[in-house]
Amino acid sequence: MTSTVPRVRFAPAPTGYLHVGGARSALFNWLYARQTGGVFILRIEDTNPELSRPELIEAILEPLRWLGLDWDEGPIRQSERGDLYRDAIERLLASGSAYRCDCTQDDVKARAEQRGGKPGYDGHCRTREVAEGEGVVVRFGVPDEGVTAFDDVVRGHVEFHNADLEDFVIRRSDGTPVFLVANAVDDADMGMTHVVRGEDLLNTTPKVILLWQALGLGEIPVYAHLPLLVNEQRKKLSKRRDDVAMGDYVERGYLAEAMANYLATLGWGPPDGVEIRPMAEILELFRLEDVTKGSAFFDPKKLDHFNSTYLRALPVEEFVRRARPWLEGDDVPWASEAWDSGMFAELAPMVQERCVTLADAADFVAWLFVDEVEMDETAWTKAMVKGKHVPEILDAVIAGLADCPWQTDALEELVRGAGDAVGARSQVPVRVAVTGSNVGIPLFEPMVLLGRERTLARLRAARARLP
RNA sequence: GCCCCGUUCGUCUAGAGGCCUAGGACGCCAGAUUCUCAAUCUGGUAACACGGGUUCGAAUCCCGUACGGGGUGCCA
Repeated sequence: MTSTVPRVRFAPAPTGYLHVGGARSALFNWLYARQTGGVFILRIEDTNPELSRPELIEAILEPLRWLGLDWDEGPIRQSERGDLYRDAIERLLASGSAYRCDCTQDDVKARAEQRGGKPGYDGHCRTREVAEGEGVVVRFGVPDEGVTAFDDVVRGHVEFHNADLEDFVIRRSDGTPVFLVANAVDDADMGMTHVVRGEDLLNTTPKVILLWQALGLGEIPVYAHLPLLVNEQRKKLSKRRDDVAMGDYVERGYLAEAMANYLATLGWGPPDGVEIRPMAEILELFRLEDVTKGSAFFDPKKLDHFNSTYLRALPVEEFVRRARPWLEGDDVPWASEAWDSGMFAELAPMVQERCVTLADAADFVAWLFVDEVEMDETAWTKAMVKGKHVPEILDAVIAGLADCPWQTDALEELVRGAGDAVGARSQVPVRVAVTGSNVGIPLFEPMVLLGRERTLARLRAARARLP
């Protein structure tokens, strides 16, 4: 009888950046650990020296921290525990559960083709007593008969016929163990009580269990295979073709709490239907056994909705603080000395209400800080070319602006009056002339901040383009 | 091919045999509001894959079919 405290782990391979699917797995593990008073362990599955890139470990840890998924133990690197796995393999060899094989991959393939029917290894070396040497691997001898089964928290009872499993490699020809061995050994050694991971690993589970049993590691952990996160084509998210790197979402101005909240609704739903809520509540409501079975589409539009909702709920000072990296960084369209944080703070409430991501903030205020506005030509055509009485409106506004009180109310009254005089809408043409766009934050408050001279200059420039 | 898993509105989900005329959310559409755009409010659109059972009664249980996905590596 070991500890009764639940122990779970997130065990990524450092072969790429953390993507949304991995983050969701980490989140569900974390939720389970935190709600049960359990232990959340981070383990790096870098058993393959050729593919793993140590420099990527930080690229996995960083977004996990960002999401607030703190771990209690680790990161434990499997590459540093090679002795344990080598020892396990020796024991399997000694007990006859595993054997050496010197077949090349071409041999295996050729025999399979000759046999016809099913591909895979045929157990050719089971009784050949192959000696250690160059190009020799170790394979696990899967029993010819019987069933390997387990009860999955989300999928129920799952069975695999041993006859369908081939004698899989457990030690590569370079002497390194494959993850299946490391998995069994570490899950036992670290006392994992639950293994919560993506469904793409479901098929590897019987192999790990077989190793587990052959090694006499005791009771197997409880497995829970999460539904896959898929793209619009319903295919497993792929780092190559899908927009899934967690770090990209950070850079694009998504809030960690919005992302974590959204991820929690993929493969699970709160019983009362309230999706957007603090993680503390999700922690109370989440049940591993309520996880859904079907794969879930990672919907960027719904993420946007979560994000803008979280963004609007922020106290305005907090919004300003968190938007800062996107406003005072190197990518802004204005000269850094033109930036006026006080001015932004004044306009922040109206910006905040319109942002989907933090990165959007810059677009709403850029026209206040650039020397010359970048004209949206579509907006120009729509408002200025196709608009009615635009020249008259601009002339009237330019004339009136010269000496009107420089205040929000007065500006609004003047612009409206110019439109009323000719029976047309005047706000949009003025907006396009001054901001370069037909959409944006309310016009008159920022116009006050822009100043009389710059406002007039832009209006005159626009007027000059018209007949 | 073989093995495994899955299937409720376009999407994410609620639903544990009668509470379902199948609920919510995103999206979409329409209206209200409005200095534009958003936001907000109101309304609308839209689903139990199919076929057999079991049962007085099935989205819920069983079987089959179809479709989708995952795996089938000396990747994890």
